[in-house]
Amino acid sequence: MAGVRKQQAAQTEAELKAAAVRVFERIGYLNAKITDITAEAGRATGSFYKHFASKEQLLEALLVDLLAEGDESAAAEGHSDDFRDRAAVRYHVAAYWDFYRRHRAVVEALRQAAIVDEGFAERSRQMMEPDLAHLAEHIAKADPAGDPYVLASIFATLVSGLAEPWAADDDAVETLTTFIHNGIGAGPVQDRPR
Amino acid sequence: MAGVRKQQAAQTEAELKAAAVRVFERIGYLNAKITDITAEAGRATGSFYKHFASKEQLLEALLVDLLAEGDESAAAEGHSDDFRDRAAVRYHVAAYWDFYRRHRAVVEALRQAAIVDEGFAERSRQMMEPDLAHLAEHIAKADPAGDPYVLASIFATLVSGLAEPWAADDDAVETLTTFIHNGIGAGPVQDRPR
DNA sequence: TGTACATCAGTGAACGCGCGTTCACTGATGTAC
DNA sequence: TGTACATCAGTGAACGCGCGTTCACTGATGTAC
Repeated sequence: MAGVRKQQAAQTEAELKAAAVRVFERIGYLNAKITDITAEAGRATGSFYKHFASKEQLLEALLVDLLAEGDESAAAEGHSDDFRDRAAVRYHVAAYWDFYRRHRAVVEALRQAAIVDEGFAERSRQMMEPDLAHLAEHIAKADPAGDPYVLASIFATLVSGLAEPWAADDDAVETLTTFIHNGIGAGPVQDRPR
Repeated sequence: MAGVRKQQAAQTEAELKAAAVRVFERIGYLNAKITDITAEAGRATGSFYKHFASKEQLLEALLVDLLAEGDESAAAEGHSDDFRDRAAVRYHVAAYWDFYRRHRAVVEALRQAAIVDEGFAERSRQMMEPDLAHLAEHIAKADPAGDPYVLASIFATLVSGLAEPWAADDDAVETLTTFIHNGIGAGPVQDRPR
């Protein structure tokens, strides 16, 4: 009566997604075969195609999930917005850092997919764009030593480039915050000859 | 009489390498098929295997060429070595920047190979290691705001991460130099009254 | 210097493996009456 | 509430494509005498 069938289907779909994430963590998106994912989920090969048209579509679905959560945490913002403030920088570094850590597998999967597939490269740029604009805004307020948008992409490069290898490093956020805060070379008020 | 045969073989091998680099530039290492490379070189498919056992071995050969040149330029060093000096930082940023620009295709190929093949990941780390140590040494002299080795890997992440997308940007070296110079947060003499 | 044979770079069609994708089948859930 | 039929998630063997790799062949270069 009550859509047991639908419920079960949704359940296996979720299990396939979760299994995929685990497989990506273990061997990476590009190395992952469909059968690796179904095996990890304890299902038959054919099962995969009842839920996703291809590995690309699966990743696409995971990205949609990711964005859904990303929007939530973005809404919860109420932070200082002037990057002259070390605290404001720290807040943003920590936010992105946590995001990357929690979603390492999917973010890394997107990065890998983007290398091989121009569609995902474009997708990746589009997903980054609002964040870069947001960061650039904050940076602009600090009267920085260079173009805010350019500095924002330095910020993004650093956090995304180091989140993966430094995942285990507890000081990472502090180190990065200090580096970026100094690096921006904020104008008068407090910094430089602090 | 005079090894015409050997010479011709060396010639085609060089042409295959050059063609491979062009193909990598165009579609990337992971997307490159053997036939793409031989077609680009204007040779038959089978020809490839007279010179390289596989695509991996070809990349390996390109890396050996790369290291050979890298050693030359490293030998030509006679630069200031204290990263308190903006000039010293700039010198190093420019050196790495040029290296990445000139060898974009091969460096990027290694990066791609490292994603899919743990052997190349290890190779990549080994190739980076001496540079990181070298940078860390310079940074240490500046009495920096953090662990020199960690700051060195920030340096490397920034230059290698941005060389690709910013290849066309003429201000890139200056922007990066400023950011890194500030970011390091050098000790007494001029910066931060630490 | 010439002849006969050996070697080897280069060729491209053919082979075969890995893996994505399909498909006929099963059994459980849903629907109609 | 029960029966008969329809639907659909799940299965896993089979199919077939893409592409790396091989191999028999060719013709030019090298060697022996």
